[in-house]
Amino acid sequence: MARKPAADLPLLLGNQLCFAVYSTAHAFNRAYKPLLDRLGLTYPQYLVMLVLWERDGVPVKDIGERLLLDSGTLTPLLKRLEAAELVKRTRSTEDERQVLIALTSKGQALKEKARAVPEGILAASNCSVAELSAMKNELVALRDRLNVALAE
Amino acid sequence: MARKPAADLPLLLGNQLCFAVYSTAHAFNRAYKPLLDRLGLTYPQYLVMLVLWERDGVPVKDIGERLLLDSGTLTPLLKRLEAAELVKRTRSTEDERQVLIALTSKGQALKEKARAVPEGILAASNCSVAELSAMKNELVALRDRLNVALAE
DNA sequence: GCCAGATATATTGCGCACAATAGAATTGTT
DNA sequence: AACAATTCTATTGTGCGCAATATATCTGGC
Repeated sequence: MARKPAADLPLLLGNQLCFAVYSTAHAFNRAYKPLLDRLGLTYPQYLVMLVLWERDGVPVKDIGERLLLDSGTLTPLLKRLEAAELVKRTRSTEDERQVLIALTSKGQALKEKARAVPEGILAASNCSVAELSAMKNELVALRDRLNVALAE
Repeated sequence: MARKPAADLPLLLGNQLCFAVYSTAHAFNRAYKPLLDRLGLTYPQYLVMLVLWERDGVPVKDIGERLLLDSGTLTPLLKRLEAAELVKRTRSTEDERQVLIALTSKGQALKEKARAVPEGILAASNCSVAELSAMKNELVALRDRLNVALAE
């Protein structure tokens, strides 16, 4: 008869935290999509705009460090944001290796429209702020442990 | 003077959990990479193989339902697995719309090498199984709530 | 001042993800 | 039996994400 060997347990999909993270990321992406479509942004573009709304005129590198993304991802993304007239890319005069990203007035203005996004997500998650906050802390701790292990 | 307006707070908090999920997914991907390179698999391919190691000879649709992926993602991925001689794709005789995915002997054999993967991840996460399991359950609950909200 | 190494961005290539669409097979209804 | 609606897979196009590589610029040691 076909048995279900105990040795297979760690290989079972349902046991894997990573798949839970992976599929939750996709679920978030789908939840954000209708909200972000109104802003004309994708989720990674929205993350970049969040960084810039806090402080702009920063080099690509700073954005990459905040979002854990490299230039292979950011360069074309920022060019698309520039094509959409949300940001301006100018090479720094102090250090010509750097490209500084500044918001246009259109990019600044989009911040107001973006205020509706978080509450839309909060509603879709159907969770309390406290629960979400606790989970965020656990995930960040896990993520940082993984990144430390990778750096070794 | 430059103040940090309280009105910006919701723009930060609701987004933070999502970014935590998003960046943890990337960290997992990077953690899996060296382990999966030895198997010649990417992480999504590994997920497909996990499904098939549980039960193979299944239609593409079933795999998509397990992994929450559609044919636009799976068709080319499965063709690459076929090119690597890990699976065989054959159109069902009972229902000619379906393409059934079966493991080759090479695909079956890879399961043994894959047993080392979960413990490698466990080590990198530096967490107890109990902690990981608890987090997995919270995430799955959140993911399912998001998906329910999306279906409405 | 010169050169080696480090730093910042850009480019190329591959593999997801997913929306939109298409096309073939099946099912349900009449 | 005919046909409209549904189901399943494949295709196309866009946008990440990252490894590998390239190029220009800067910095420190001499």
